[in-house]
Amino acid sequence: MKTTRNTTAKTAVLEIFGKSKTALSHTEIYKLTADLCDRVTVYRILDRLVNDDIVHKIVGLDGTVKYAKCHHAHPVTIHNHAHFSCENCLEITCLESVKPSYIIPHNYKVNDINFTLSGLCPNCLNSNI
Amino acid sequence: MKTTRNTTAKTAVLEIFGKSKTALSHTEIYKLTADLCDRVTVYRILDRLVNDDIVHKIVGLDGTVKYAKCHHAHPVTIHNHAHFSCENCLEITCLESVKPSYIIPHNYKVNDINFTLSGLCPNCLNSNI
DNA sequence: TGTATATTTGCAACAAAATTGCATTAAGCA
DNA sequence: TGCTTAATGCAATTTTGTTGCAAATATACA
Ligand SMILES: [Mn+2]
Ligand SMILES: [Mn+2]
Ligand SMILES: [Zn+2]
Ligand SMILES: [Zn+2]
Repeated sequence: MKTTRNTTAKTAVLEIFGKSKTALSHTEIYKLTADLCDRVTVYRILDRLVNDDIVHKIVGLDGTVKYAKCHHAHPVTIHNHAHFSCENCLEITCLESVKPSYIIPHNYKVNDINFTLSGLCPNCLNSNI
Repeated sequence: MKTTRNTTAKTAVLEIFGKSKTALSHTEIYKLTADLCDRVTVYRILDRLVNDDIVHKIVGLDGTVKYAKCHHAHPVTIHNHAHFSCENCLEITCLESVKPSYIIPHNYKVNDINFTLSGLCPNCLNSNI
């Protein structure tokens, strides 16, 4: 297998993930790197991190793609926890404790799950009364 | 409320949905209309159909947006059934009978959900052995 | 059946997001 | 320290979706 290298840009991106409590889009991450590297490089770093299962990709109800660092015990292939996408503040957060249960016909083979809930997050729910 | 009109383009799009067993992207639909109308018109027709709850929007694991005609009893606000996204043939299908159950912390207000499973569909599972 | 009117459309321009090719740089290992 | 190959920068391109406005047309109604 191809080895993946620890570059300055990759380290910076990982540090950004470490500091963020919510999932981040490519554009948000790129802005936070503050011209450390090219836009394209950020795309490629994210691809690698997803491939290496260090980061997972989350798709909001509107199709917006965000990324978050995995917090679970490491080699996990299936990220079967829920994500919450707030309609008001637009933040996406992992709800690692929320796992959907479901029954699927036997003739399907499931490799991955995307379970995203949208609505109002606790913050926005409070301040919007 | 504003009434929505039955135009030739809209009728054509609905017919396309009627014939398709899987969810379709804007581009796929546009190609199937065979130059009956403009690209922008297809976008606007889809918007209207989604608004009128005749069609629902599905976001695949990779962020690709597709549309499918609703088969449930009509006025439903929350499309809480699962969708299956095949990694091989890239088709997305509604699994209307599959509904996830989950427990979410009380301080969240859920308005909509997206539950997409990905892997191999029955067709690809069979032919790939 | 004609007419008014609000909806829908085409077109062109724009904007954002993502991808590709290729020459150059630099990480990691012997 | 030098070699190999992964990673990067940059420019060009593609894909996807949006907007404004004038022209077309579906529908209600006289
Ligand atoms: Mn997560
Ligand atoms: Mn469906
Ligand atoms: Zn919020
Ligand atoms: Zn398939």
